Amino acid sequence: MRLNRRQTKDRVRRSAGPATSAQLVAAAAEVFASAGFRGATVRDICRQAGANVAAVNYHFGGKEGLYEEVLRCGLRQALSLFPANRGTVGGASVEQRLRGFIRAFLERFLATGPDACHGRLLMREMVDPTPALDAVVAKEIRTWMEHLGGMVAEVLGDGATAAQVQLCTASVVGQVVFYHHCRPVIPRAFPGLEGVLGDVEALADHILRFSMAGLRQEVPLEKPAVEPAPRRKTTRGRGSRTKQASDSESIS
Amino acid sequence: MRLNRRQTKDRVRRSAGPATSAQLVAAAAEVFASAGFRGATVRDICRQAGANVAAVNYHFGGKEGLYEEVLRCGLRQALSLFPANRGTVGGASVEQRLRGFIRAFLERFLATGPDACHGRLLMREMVDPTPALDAVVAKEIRTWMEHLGGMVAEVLGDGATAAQVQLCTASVVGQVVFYHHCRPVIPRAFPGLEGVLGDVEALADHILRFSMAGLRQEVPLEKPAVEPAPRRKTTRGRGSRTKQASDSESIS
DNA sequence: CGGCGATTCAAACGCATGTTTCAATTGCGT
DNA sequence: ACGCAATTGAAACATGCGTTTGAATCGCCG
Repeated sequence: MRLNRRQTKDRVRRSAGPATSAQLVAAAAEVFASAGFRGATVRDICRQAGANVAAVNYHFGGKEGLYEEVLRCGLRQALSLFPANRGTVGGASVEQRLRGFIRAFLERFLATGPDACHGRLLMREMVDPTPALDAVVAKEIRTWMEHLGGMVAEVLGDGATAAQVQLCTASVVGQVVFYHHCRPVIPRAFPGLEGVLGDVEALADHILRFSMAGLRQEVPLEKPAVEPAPRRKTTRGRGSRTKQASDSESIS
Repeated sequence: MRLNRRQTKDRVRRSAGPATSAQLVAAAAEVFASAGFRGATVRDICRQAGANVAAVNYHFGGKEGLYEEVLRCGLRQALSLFPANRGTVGGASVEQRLRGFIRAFLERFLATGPDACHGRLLMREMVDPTPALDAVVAKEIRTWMEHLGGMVAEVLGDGATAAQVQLCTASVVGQVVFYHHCRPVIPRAFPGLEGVLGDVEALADHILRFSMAGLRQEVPLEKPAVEPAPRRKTTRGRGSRTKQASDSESIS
């Protein structure tokens, strides 16, 4: 059987199709992302992969094993699609880096096509976790959040308490993940937002503006801690989207 | 059978226990709120209600019927627990009313005990809807959001476009629902927030401050549209929580 | 070519679930 | 006390699920 990987030299693929195991992972990514771990059925995955139901147990030891493989594999891809320096190049301002982060975060699950699967799976793990959360995904989420928390702390300055930083980080994250977790209610309660769902730039712009104001308000008195930062009408005119330097990373 | 309600005069309850149908609804509220509609099992509900498995089909025609009854019943209760004028009394400022709204919104699902069931069910319907969303709950959510949207528009002033209002409304809602939808990741990525989870007042204060700054930033130039609103250090000193007038409603 | 491990396949298994069945019980009206 | 509809109860049913099984197939390697 196949449960001990690499026990043979993993000979070159049988000519015909690509490895069924790879097709299983690909199909599973989409099905899991759409229906969630519990909602997805291995029969559905196998149908979509053109494989036999027994295949998932043969190759991955079960539904859960396949799921973890999908997560691991998606993580690898996401690391190249949305690289670690997802902010911008070197000496960008906090605001620029923050915008890059928000944009990449949004793209992770709003992107069309299979690239968004991993992001959507992460989002799903946030809402109702599976055993794979702590096994595979928690570390990634924590890293992600610490990155954001660092930027938030930078804006807040040294006077901010840890609790303040986390509250503000949560406020930013909340605004972003809203567009995944509340997607079903957007057509029903926010019909005006259906259009922007495809416009990640506009979304990122709004969340950045809204958040920067929220963050700056938090610092005790004067001195915004970094950059003199004119009160309003900062570097970027309202609404005139500026894709500036944040294009060092792209999505597929 | 019982499917045509009221076909008899609904005689007074059999002396002993309260109507099993009522106990079913109560138990189901908690089980559904904890496990979701799909995750909950009627066997589990019936065990917790001390009833026979057949009872739910007899009284409600099935799991889905019971679920809808739980939603309807919870809606009635929530209307009295978190009344329509959930902001404050008459002529409160937008900021005060907004704070009241945020606080009530948070309490709806963060409250301890059975009072939070309905709120948690609403939150769950947002993330993955059941057929009951459009049948029962969508209208309630829409009303809720329109109420918030009105306040947001009030802060933004007449110059704001509908899209702007909805983006900002989404930003506020996102911050609030974060504390439900992302609850599982809070211990893992926001350990500093575990404490505040019980302190709805502190949460509401932060979200209000953060959001007011975000909203004010959105208005084109000068004139915050309502109230002269001093730039910083407004009516409420940072951190000194002021429960002010927003106590006209309470949560059991 | 023949053997042999890796892989695929259809079928079936075991289990949990929502639902149904039908007999037993209950409590009220007469 | 009786009758009768409402309700309860234990058991069975039907379905969909993840998984297992064992035979059939494939493709390399000696």
